[in-house]
Amino acid sequence: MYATDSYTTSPQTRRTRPSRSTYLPPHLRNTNPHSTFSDHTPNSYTPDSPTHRFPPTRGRAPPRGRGRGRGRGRTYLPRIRPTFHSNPDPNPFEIFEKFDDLEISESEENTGINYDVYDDIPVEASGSDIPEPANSFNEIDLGKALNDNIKRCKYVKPTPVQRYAIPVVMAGRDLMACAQTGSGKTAAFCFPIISGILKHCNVGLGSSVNHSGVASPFALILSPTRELSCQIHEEARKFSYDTGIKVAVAYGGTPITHQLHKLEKGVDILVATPGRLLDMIERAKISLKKIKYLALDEADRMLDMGFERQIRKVVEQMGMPPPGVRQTMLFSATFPNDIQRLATDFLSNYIFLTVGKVGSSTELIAQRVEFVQDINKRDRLMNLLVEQSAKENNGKRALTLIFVETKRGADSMEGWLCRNGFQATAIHGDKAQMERERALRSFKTGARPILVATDVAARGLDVPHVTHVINYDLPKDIDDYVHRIGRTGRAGKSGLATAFFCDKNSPLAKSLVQLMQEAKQRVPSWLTQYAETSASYGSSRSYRHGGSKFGGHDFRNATNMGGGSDYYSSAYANQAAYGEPCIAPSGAFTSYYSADAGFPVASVDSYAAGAYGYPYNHGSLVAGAWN
DNA sequence: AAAAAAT
Repeated sequence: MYATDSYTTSPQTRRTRPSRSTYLPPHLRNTNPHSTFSDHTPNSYTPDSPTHRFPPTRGRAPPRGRGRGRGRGRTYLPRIRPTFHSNPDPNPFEIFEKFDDLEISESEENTGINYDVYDDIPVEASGSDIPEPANSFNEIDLGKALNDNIKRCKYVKPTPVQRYAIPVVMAGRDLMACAQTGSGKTAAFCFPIISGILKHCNVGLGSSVNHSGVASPFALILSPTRELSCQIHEEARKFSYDTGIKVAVAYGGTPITHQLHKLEKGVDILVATPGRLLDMIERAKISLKKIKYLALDEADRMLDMGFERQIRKVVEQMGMPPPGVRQTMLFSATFPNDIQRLATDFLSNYIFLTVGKVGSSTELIAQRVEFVQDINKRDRLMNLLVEQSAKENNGKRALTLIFVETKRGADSMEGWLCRNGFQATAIHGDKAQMERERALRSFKTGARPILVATDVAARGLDVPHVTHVINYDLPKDIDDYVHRIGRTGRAGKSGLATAFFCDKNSPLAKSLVQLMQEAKQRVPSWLTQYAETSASYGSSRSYRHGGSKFGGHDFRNATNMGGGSDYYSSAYANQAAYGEPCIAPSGAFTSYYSADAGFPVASVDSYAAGAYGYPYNHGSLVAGAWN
């Protein structure tokens, strides 16, 4: 099982990358002249002490300090208010309790997780010696402390990702998983990390911080955005409550001092965005030498956002134990080539997991499209919101998310709503991190149940209880639409999405109609007419016939595709079979599923041909339509 | 036009 858990991993078997004159902080230079890795590259992982090596068999849990919960923490500076947390060391479950209060809803479908929907979700696993999936948390030996927290979280049984992923990681294997936000993947990687740390690391004995004040966490979780890091941090804190495990978070946009202060108290699990993490490593505040678990969340988004170099730097050049020594989990909604390369470089003999999203989950979102001209939009919005608040009086507390096109539009909409007596707030990229978080928080807690947002909030954010998404301004790209409406109908709950369609949205008509038909939505006839008469823009999608239910394929299985050695060539084969022109700009083979909402957005072939090929033919026409 | 991330 731990066949690769060896320090004699040959450097030749791993891809060596020229590390071009990257700055190396003094504390990382020449860490170990006897390292099996080349000495002149910064990647000098040092197995400095056998205690950091984890036996394949379970050892006795080391004695650990009891978490003292909210009782301590008098040492922080009360005047520094961390951006994302109004309270530095609260009992993480207090947040939960607030949510319970918020949830006035009496209907069963709106409480907790709708497990019935999850049961329909198919999972495919490939790789060698796949560990058996678990049907219940009890089947998995996670330990009492963690089990207690799972109960506190009111998790009844594992979601499909969890059923498969947790045993894989518990068995010491690496994992590459295709799963969306809302599928329970945070718990899927947190549970085995926490359980593993409790079993194998000396938590609570100051092991995660050394004498010189350098924090050496056992687990690192990387995520693309600050808000996401923050979410994961909060979850991880709930899961590790009263275990003695210390969880910390590092992200930018906020003063580094508070985060550093926290680190000095020791960190077992660090959640971070790449930039701030590198900053801290270079300041010699964090060492990655003891990393046993590495989790990369939403890897495709990180690459989309141009983080590849930074991620590679963190993983390959900062002294982190190599694949096979550490355990790595890679989560991504899609599997384009760059992600596959990442998997090849970061993982060792991994299990490939793909978690399908069946059509029914998209059907949970009722999509409505109304024809509203720009000048009438505010009136119509007002009507919708009034209707909505009438419903709230019947006992349902509903959160409404309104998407607009511009940051300025978001601000003016917020002001207008507030002047008209609605409790609204706004979020967009021009707001300071603090304001963004404050807005999000007041929205989440229901203090301001209306959030006006730009696309900053379209992807990845998991705000529970959003019952209505209004596309006040429709996006130009159907993928963005899919992401936006995916903010509702989360965790298997139903949701409503209303869109205001006007003349200038006509290029979107065709793909919108297709999407709605796919999701078994009633399409208004005027919209169908638009779709037939107007030129389609961007990803005019044609769905895969009988489409794959899954979000990706294990490209290691594709080696027998006519001489091709990877997924890339099989994609071409696919495309040729459909008789599509073979246009293949880099990165075209991206998604079977959109990154988050779980819709089958495009097959590899149609995406390449439709989204990237044809539009060039009528680019001027599109431009003309917009101006 | 907008968005994300280290200062």
